[in-house]
Amino acid sequence: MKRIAESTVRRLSLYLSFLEGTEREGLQTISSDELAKLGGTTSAQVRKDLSLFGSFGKRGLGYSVPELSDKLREILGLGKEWHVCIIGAGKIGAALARYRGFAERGFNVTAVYDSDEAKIGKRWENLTVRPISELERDAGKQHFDIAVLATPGESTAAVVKQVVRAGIKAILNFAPVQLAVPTDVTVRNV
Amino acid sequence: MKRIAESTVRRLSLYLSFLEGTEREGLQTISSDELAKLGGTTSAQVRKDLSLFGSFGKRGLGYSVPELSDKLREILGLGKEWHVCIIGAGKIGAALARYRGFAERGFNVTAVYDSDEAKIGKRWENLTVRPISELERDAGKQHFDIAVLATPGESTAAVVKQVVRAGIKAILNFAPVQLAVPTDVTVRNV
DNA sequence: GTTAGTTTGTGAACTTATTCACAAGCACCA
DNA sequence: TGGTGCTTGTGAATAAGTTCACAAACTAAC
Repeated sequence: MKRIAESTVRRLSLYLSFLEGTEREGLQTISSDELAKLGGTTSAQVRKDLSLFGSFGKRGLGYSVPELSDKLREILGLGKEWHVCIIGAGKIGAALARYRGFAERGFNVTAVYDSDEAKIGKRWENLTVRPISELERDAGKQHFDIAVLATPGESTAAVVKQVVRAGIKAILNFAPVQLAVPTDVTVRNV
Repeated sequence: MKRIAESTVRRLSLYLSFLEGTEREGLQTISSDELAKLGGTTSAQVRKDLSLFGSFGKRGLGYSVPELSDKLREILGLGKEWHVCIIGAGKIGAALARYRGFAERGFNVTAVYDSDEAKIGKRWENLTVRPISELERDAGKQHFDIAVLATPGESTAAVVKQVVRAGIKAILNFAPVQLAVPTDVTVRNV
């Protein structure tokens, strides 16, 4: 499957929010042109964006609102449950673990790691902070879809190596440094 | 002056934050390559971005950190004071008026407007909510660089007309609708 | 069933953004 | 002064993203 541009993804999630509004109004179908007007783009753009993933519309009629919503949620990975580990039990890590919006979008934090002896063993909500040295072993037992890096800049490079070795393929990076990873690992900086 | 891409602006402000870090470390010069590594891009990209605004570097040597920082701040419009009015004295408007980061970046909120009789006349920090009908007249007396729209979706279209008529050339739009404006007015949706 | 009126899906054209590649400028040294 | 090693600035080449334009598919009306 080919790479999808970030701008496309942004638009798709915009379309989804419009569809949810349309759905509430009880409309059953919507045309690419209506969707384009709502999103401040063109109908050709809308159709191109959607056509990257398949043909969801009916010619002469438009798109079925509930059907397209479902497709978009699937494409955007909403509705799916993700297993996430947070690495770095400092302030940012704590804030993320508490953040409700995270769980609402299907991101389940199932483990927290740190390298600092003082933090290891502490209880966090319903989790216990574990030593980062155990990450690789743990990942053999439970699958992590995403690792969230909430480490201070200096220690990040070492941490990334361990995350990669643990076979985790997606990293959400809150550290203020650029990460070097193999090409099969995806990084998103925030 | 030609149009600058949004992605370029994002990178420039990223460069600036790296330069500020470098400045704190006491380094005097930096090369496009070092800047690129920090920002996760390429040296050619860095040079191209900067060359859109002039030649700030010295061949064989790199860029002077303090000098380039200053140039970037100037390009990004930081350091300049902006006169801003908020339109819509509801929850979002109130949050924005209180938000400190706004003032820190040189955005001075100098007036608040609403169309709701119940809200007009209320005091807000050191401002009084004024009727939107007075916007055009007020704009003749004091200059507004930016209008921040924090109105509910339905009333936004009417408000935009008044903003345009008042001669305000930049709109920061928090309303969940697409704005139609003349080409000499810039809109940024958030 | 035929016609008129829509709207999709998609190659092709076009536009914008990024990367390449190299001459030109500068510092330093002998 | 001339040579060496770096690094910028920038046209040209490439890649990525957007818009155009139209055949094909569908509905509805007669």
